[in-house]
Amino acid sequence: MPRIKDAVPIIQKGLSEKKAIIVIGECSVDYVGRASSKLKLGDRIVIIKRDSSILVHRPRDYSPVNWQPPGCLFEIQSLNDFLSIKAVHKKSKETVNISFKRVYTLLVLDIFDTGEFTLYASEEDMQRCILSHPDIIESGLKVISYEKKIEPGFVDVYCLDSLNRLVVVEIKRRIAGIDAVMQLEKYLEAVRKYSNREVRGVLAAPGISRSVQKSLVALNIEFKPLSPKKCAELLRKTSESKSLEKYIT
Amino acid sequence: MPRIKDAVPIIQKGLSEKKAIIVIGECSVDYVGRASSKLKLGDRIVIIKRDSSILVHRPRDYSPVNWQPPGCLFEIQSLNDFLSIKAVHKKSKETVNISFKRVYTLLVLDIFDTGEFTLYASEEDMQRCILSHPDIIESGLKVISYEKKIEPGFVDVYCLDSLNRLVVVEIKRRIAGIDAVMQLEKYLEAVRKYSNREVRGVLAAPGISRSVQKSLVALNIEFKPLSPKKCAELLRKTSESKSLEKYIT
DNA sequence: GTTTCCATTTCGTCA
DNA sequence: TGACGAAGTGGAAAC
Repeated sequence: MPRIKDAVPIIQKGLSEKKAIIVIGECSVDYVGRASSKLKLGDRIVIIKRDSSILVHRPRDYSPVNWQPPGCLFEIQSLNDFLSIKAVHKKSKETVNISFKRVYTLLVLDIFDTGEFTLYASEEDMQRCILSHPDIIESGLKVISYEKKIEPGFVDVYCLDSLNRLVVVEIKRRIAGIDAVMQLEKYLEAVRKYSNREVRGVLAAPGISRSVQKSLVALNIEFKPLSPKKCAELLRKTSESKSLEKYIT
Repeated sequence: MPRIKDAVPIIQKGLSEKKAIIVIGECSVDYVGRASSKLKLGDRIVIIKRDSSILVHRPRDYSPVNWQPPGCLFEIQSLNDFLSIKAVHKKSKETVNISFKRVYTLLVLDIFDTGEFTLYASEEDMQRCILSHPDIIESGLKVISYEKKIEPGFVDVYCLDSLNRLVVVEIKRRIAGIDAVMQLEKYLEAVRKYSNREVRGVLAAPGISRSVQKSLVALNIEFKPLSPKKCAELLRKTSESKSLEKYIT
C-alpha cells in the first residue's frame, strides 16, 4: 500500500517512459466533455495504457465507468493527501479527473504486445461468402457489385437474378430488426428511382424479429436465413482469400 | 513473478470468494461464441470482476480485445506449464480461453464500490429540457406526449404547434446523420397514415451532417439546433425533477 | 476531416 | 424474454 506522496513520482516516471500503469484504490471521478459525470468514492481499477488512453473500471460490469480515448495528457499530483490523476484530451476538449483517497496497489508495467488478432464470422465474412457463393442466397444469382454507393449510403451486395431483375441484398450478422428493414427499404427506393428495371430486396440474416415480419410482407422484401458462422465455415472450407476484387463481374 | 503452479490455487481461491482478480502476463487467447477469434502471444492485462465478467486488455486501445459479460463459469488449471483460464458463459454458449506462458503479476483484490454515478447531458436530459421548456424548440409549442408508441417504435416528443399542427420531434445528442433522418421519416409516415392533420417533423440535435441537409429539404423536415450541455444547464438552473410525468398534458 | 456503418457492440427499458 | 433505441458509444473504411 504505497503512500500518496510516493506514488506521484512513480506514476510520472512511468508516464514519461510510456509504460502502462495500473492504480487500484479508493477514488472519486469527475468527467467533463461531450457530457459530464460524477462518481462518488469507491474502490476502482484505473488503467493508463501506452497509447495514453485511460480506463476507470468498477469491480462489476463490462464497460468502464469513465475513460478517455488514446491521446491524453496527464497531470499527476498530490493534493491535500489525495492523489490526483487528471487526463486531458486536448483534441476533444475532454477531461477526466480522478482523486484517490487511498492507493492499494500501484503497478508500472513494461509490457509489449504485437500478437496478431483475427476475428471470424463478422458481417464482412458473410459478405465474402455471398460474393463467392451467390447460390447460397438463390440459385442463378449473379453479383454485379458490392458496397455500391447509392444516393445516401452503400448497398451490401447488388445482383441480377435469373430473370435479370435487380436484387439488393442487405446483410446482418444478428437478428434483423426494424432498422435493417428501413435501411434496405431506403436503398430499394433509391434504386427504383434510378432504374426502370424490376427491383427485389433481400434481407440476409440469421433471423428477423417478429414485428419485422409484417413490414417485410408490406414492403415485399424477402428474408433469407443465413448464419455468420456457417458463412465463416464455408469460407474456411473453400479457402477463400481475403481479397474481394475478384468477385466483381 | 509467481510460478504457474502457484497461481492456480490462488486464482481458484479468489474466484470462490468472489474477489476481483487481475492477471498480467504473456498469453494467447481463443474465443468461440457468436463469432470466434484468435489472438497470438503477447502481454495482456486480464481482469476477472466480481460479477464473473472477464476482460482481456492489450497495452493499447480503449476496448478489450476479448471479453465475456457477467455470469461466467471459470476453469483454472495448469497445462504443460501454461496457466489456462477458461471462461464459459453457459447462457450465451460462449467461451474465452486464455493460455498464459508467463505470469508477471497476479492480484486478488478485496475491493468494494457502492459509489453513486450520475451522468449529465444525455439525450434524456435533452428530452426533459424540451418537455419542461417546449419554447426552446419553437414558441407556442404544446407537448402532447413523449415516448409515444407509433406503429414501429417510439416518438421522442409529440406536440401541437400554435396552428394546431402535429409536430414529431426526434432528438439526437450528437451530430445527426442519415439514420436520424430515416428514423424521423419513419415516424412521420406512420403518423400521417393515422391522422389527417398536417404533420411537421423536427430534428433537434447539436448539428447535422452536410449530406443530411439535402435529405431534410427533400423530406421537408426542420432542423432545430440544440446542444445537450445547454439542456443540462437549463435543467440544473430550473431544478427540474427527474420525474417526467408532470409534463404530460 | 467528414460521413457512414459495423460491433462478439453493451446497456437500459418496456411490453 | 424479445424488441427497440441510446451510448460520453468505439472503430474502420471510403471519399
